Parts: sequence; structure tokens; C-alpha cells
Amino acid sequence: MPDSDSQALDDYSARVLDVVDAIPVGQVMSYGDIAEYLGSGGPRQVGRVLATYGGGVAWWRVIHSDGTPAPGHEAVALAHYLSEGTPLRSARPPVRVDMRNARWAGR
DNA sequence: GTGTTGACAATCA
DNA sequence: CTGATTGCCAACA
Repeated sequence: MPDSDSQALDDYSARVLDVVDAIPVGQVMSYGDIAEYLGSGGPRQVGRVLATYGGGVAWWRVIHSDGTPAPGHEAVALAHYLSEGTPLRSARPPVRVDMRNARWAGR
């Protein structure tokens, strides 16, 4: 029965990481978008999951609705955007992604 | 069980 | 751009 194995991630966390991992190169999703895409929780829960387990996924593709990357990682995120060809509105701080073109809705 | 905090979002000043 | 305010949901003390 289902209790011998210990899961490192909760079902919700696994779904969040799965969606982030599914974001194509050059595109991004906002915290609220992912929450809405999953149909549960909220943007804060997505942020918490990424802050805790996001070490194995492309967290830099998950940004605020304004198009700004997570705090404390602007430089890291910017390096990835330039490397992956993500459409930017501002290539220097405050770093802003062009959500109009970079936003990914699962398609 | 209550209150605070948080890798949020939207609106107003 | 900064700051304040409200709404949202879950983790944590």
C-alpha cells in the first residue's frame, strides 16, 4: 500500500515543477498563470514551491506578471534570457521580459 | 486556533 | 518607480 515510499515532493509541487519544465525555451510564465493553469492554489504557492524545490527546474522562466524575474536572481535570470533568446523589454535592471511575446499559455 | 510571513497580482496615489 | 491597500492561499511559530 501506498505508504512505504517517502515522496520528497507533494503532488502539487510535482505538478508545478512539471509545468515549469514544460515551458519552451524563449518563453516564460507568470506565477499566477501557472496557478491558474493548474487550477489550484495561488501564485504564492507556486512561488513557495519554486523557492523550496525549484532547484531542479528552469525557475528563471517563471516571473512576475510585470515581467520581472525573481528577487536575488536578476543577474542569473538575465544571463539565461540572453542565452535562450527570450524577448526582453529591458536588457538591464530592472530586467523586464516582454510578456506580450514571451508569455506561454501551454501552447 | 490565531497571527505573521511570503521567489504574488491588481489597483490607486 | 515607490508606497499603500486588498485579495488570495498555504506554511510556520
